[in-house]
Amino acid sequence: MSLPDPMASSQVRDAAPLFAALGDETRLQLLLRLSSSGPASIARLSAQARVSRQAIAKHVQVLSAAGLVRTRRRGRERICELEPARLAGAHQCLDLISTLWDDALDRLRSFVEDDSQAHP
Amino acid sequence: MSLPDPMASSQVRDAAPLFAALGDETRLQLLLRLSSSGPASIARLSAQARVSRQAIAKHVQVLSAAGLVRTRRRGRERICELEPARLAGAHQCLDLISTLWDDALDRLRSFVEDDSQAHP
DNA sequence: TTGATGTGCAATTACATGGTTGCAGGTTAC
DNA sequence: GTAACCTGCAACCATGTAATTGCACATCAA
Repeated sequence: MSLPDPMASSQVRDAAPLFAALGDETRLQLLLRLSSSGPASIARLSAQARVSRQAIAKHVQVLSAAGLVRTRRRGRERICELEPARLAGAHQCLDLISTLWDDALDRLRSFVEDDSQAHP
Repeated sequence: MSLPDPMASSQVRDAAPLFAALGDETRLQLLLRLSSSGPASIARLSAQARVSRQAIAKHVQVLSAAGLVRTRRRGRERICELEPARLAGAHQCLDLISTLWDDALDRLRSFVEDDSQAHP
């Protein structure tokens, strides 16, 4: 039995923190909000959230650290917006996982077939 | 400014725990392992891992709770394998997010264009 | 200038998470 | 039966995380 492909392994290492950043409902809601309504300040984002402004600010920091959003100061506000470059990268990671699993299904299927032929 | 689409909102609520389960390198490695080499017991999985057997067992439990893997007893062993049904669901969630972000990019682009026309 | 607004920092709390060890119990092989 | 093996449970520890509150500082608008 072989170890996992080191290529896929390194891609997976990169993907883990990204998924971790996505693995929170509040953060997903923030991304949804930024997707549907465009850039917004921390205050604006927290106005419609159930948690405090500071909680939102922390979540934005997490998303920013994951490279999913970009922030910039505009006067006294901090404007948050989706990071296009990272979006492409995220998309790529998601596709990788999807493909991986599709392949897994195929292999599983043929494995079962081979197995049933090997042990009739 | 409108609140996020409640339909997408509920899908996002479902997706969060899934991403959370994916947001750990060890668990991604496990999925990779199960994808490339098919079903395996806890002991077999932990033999190639850097952490203890119990750690692996816990990770398997998390993946199982997220519906990503299925486990069954075979004698004294517990066999883990990918859960095909959930794979399809996961794929769907991933596509949703991808599409969402692509749309967001488009909207962002047209928003910028509209904005530059509105304020010449 | 003054007040309202928006943000940042620090401390705190509560809880989840990843990891460990030790031990008991079920299962297989000899 | 006995020994080796696989798993499950429980306790425990360290760390990380989500969220809060309070306060200080910057900025805009009147």
